[in-house]
Amino acid sequence: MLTILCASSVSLTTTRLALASLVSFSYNKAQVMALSTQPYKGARDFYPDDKRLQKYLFGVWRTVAEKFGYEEYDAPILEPLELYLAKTGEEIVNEQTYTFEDRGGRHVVMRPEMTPTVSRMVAAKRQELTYPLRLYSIPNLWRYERPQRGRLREHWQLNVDLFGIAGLEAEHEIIQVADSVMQAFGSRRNQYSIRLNSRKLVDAFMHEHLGLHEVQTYTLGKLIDRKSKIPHAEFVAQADAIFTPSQREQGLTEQLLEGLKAEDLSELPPKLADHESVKELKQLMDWLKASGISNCVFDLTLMRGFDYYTDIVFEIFDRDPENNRSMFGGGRYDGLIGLFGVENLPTVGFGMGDVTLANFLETHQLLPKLKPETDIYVVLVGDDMYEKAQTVLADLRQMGLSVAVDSSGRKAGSQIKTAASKGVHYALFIGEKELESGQFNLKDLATGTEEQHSLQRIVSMVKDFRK
RNA sequence: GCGGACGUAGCUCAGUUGGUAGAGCGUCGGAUUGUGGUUCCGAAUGUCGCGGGUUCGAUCCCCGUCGUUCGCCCCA
Repeated sequence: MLTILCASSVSLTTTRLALASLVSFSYNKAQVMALSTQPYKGARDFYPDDKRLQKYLFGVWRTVAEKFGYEEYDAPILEPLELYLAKTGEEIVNEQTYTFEDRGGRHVVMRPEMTPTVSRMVAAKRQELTYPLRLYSIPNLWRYERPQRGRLREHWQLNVDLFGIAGLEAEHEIIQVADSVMQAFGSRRNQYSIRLNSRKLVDAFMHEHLGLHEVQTYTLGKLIDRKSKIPHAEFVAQADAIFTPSQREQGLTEQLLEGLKAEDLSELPPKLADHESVKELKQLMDWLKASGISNCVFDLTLMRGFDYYTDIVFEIFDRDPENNRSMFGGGRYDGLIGLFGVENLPTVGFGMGDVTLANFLETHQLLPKLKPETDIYVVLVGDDMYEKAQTVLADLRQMGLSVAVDSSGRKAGSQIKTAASKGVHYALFIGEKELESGQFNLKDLATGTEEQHSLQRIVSMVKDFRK
């Protein structure tokens, strides 16, 4: 096919010529050095075992989301650049996205997150959608950066968003969904914690309590976000750098450190204790506790990177010392829909990545052993059995089983070995004997036991096992 | 974008103070041709990541490059 393109390119348009020369370049090069078999940097190939795990993760995600009444949606992976410029954070868009210009001169981005997309979709049908609106999706997302543990260039993310509820009921439900996902994967509440904070509270702390200006608030917010990752002395030095000399003289650094020490709502500085957001956080934690979610903690240093969060934010943390990290989170973003020129809409949501989740499950040994979808591996015994076995194969499939046949012509032992190494549970033998008698040997490959039955009996046995 | 480590058979890795390489596992075949996962015998497979330099000679030394990985930046 490559050669055909090259040969026929002579009389084509310039565009086609350029394409053809590109193709011929790689074609010639391929003769010198072998093509790489590696997937694109930071992206993954999914062989059946990997895909099976992914299907399991997605399946649990779907089940939980739908259990709370969320409906699945989807959207194109490409979005216009402008969608991200307003609220995502400039650095993320400029340096960490896949951006290109299409043939019509449009600036296109491979979506790095789903929130702007779902906001766009909801804004587009702002008037005709029914609220409360519950939406979820499992999009693949791309970010341009150096891959490291838990962070690849392409990943999939469960996105759950609740639109149209201004009260804490929304936070309560969304965090319940997040918690239910963790429970559904078999994790216990002592393995993770749910950290809560409020952007409004942090703003009040910095504005009203410390008396900072707008720019200082923003910079300090980013610094607080990093607090747990940098040495204490460095945090102090950088905080000092944000404050003016007179602010430092007033002892703002000390007040900051004192305030951030609060590990519970009751430990907040008196001036903040009566703030509206404190009452909200308290109310929310009470509701969550009443729902059996006992692993919630308040954390004033919890910021989350996005600028679009407006109020309560939360994160799920892995408590394992080996993997002590933030896994995923979300919060309230009431101002995003309004960017599309329609009336604002209160929204709470979260996003949960497949890579960090898989790391968590692996760390806590929560990954199930997944079996292939094939119910029966058929071992052909004797000569010319392939053709003679077809009727039986068709019957089994007709009766609802997934049946793979070993058409290699190898001896029975090798065929069984193949079946076992593929992880299929049953082997079924088909030879002259079986075709004459209508009784087939069904071998349980896990136990090694073997029984003779009619096809109907075999089908019901296998179906019973499958349940 | 920055720094460290690594890159030898399908996989995990050893090795050569520079003379073109091995082990285990796996794969394939066999142990009187209808029964695996524990045995025994046998076999195949490497441009020692790629390019360049030094050298009589490089998988080993030097430079570059690509890739993997850990961390930083940043964080969805």
